[in-house]
Amino acid sequence: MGDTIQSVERAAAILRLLASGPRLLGVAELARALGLPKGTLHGILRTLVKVGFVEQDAATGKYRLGATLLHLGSSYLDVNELRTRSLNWADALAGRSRESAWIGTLHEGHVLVIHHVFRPDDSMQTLQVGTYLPAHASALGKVLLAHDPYGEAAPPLAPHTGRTLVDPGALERELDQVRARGWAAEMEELVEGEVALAAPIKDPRGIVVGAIGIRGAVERLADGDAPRMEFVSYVRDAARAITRSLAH
Amino acid sequence: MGDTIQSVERAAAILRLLASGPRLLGVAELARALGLPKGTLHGILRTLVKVGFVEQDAATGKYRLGATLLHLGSSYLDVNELRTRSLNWADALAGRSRESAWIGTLHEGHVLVIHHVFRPDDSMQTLQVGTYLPAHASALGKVLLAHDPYGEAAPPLAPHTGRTLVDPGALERELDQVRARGWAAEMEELVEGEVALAAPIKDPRGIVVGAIGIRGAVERLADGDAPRMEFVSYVRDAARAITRSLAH
DNA sequence: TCCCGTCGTTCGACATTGTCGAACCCCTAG
DNA sequence: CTAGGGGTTCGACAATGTCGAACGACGGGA
Repeated sequence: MGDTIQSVERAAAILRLLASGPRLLGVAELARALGLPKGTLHGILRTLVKVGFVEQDAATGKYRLGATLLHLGSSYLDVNELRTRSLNWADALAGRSRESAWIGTLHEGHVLVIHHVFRPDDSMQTLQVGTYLPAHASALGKVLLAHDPYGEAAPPLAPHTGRTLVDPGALERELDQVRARGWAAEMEELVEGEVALAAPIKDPRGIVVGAIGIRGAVERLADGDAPRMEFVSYVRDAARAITRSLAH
Repeated sequence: MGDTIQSVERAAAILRLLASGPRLLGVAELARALGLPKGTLHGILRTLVKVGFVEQDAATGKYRLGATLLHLGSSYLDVNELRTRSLNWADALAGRSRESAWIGTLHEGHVLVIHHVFRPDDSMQTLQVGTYLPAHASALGKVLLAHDPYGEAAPPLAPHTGRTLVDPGALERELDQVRARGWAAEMEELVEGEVALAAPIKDPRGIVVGAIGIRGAVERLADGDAPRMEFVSYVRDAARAITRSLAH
């Protein structure tokens, strides 16, 4: 035995592939992507189907993710201490700012959204919990990158709007600023017309374990090129409150 | 090889145990629960940690679910065709009824919530997507049980309120009624003061693949002991609309 | 302070376990 | 009707994961 169980790793790789797009994948397709024989993959898939992690389309025989994963994912939310501790503060932040509130953590180079409160009095928003935001093009991401202990080799800085920071040097200078002043802003760098603010949440040892912020229309959150400072304080207040409550 | 990969199955069992409660579990604890040697479990856990499905607590060395699962779970939502097709209708149903709207499927004897729209103009609700409702004590569950092809051996009928149906015979009669009239009601059988209504969603072959419904305060949704029929039509309209749209 | 029990972890021999590729059947397209 | 691709099955092989004992660290009780 090396030091890691091959079949389990392969099963995980299959799940990740299935999750990478809404398309159903067939045995042959997966075999090509992973460079494994079809028979091998079939065995793993059969097992994954049995435990409910994968479902097989009755019509085409192709495979997709299974419902059990949805349940496991929502169980993760219960386990995540940062999230459970932050629920009330995120609600309060959304209430004070009257904007949508977000909590995220760094995960595999992206920002994983672990909580999301809709903007008050505004329906028709889709919940983003469990989705990724680009780290370099979101306020949450800037906060997390700025305090990331590993420097987390940045993936290619994909442009999302004309204002997205795509130059590594420019991003680095921005992160310096974030570290210096303790909060981050993202001015229409992810979606035209949207602005986001965020501040770091720290554990008792001072390590940044997450970020909380808000996102909303540029005309409400910004004044010219700069964010409105009242919203910055809302966000920083919330971050400080959560940091304090994490100190047991 | 039997017909299923042992290590993958064991990995899944570990994940399910970790998901069964918010408590962190140690190697020894898992070994006892699964009746396996500690060393074996450690190998699987190490692999699960590597792929991000499990995280190890730095302080205690115990294990909990990992963030990757949250992302996989939310990917499932994108893949689920029933859900993506129903999003707009659920929004519309919540809007017309001014109550929270729910969509669920039967999964391992429970109702798995795959979509949930908050009640309009009412914040401070927590999202229930990915959680289970008891099948025998919810309107969604009654609809799904009534049309379940396998008869799905009912787990023990746990009481939630004084009005929960705990007698298998009574439940069976209720299901007969649901089948006959095409919709289900749940009158304070899960939570005191709350009433729910639901109707079946069918695929092109006529098989029930899910249910949609609403849930709200008894004083709004019911009139004495009976549900208000206007809400019943809202729900049935939505269910029919989705059924129709599933016919491509 | 010491000791004991428990925890997570490591290790190496063993044989169980999963791997692999060819062959199979079914379906669709041409 | 054929050809090609899909998902699936099968059995021999050896690579693979399993197992239990032993290790070091931690922590609570006396």
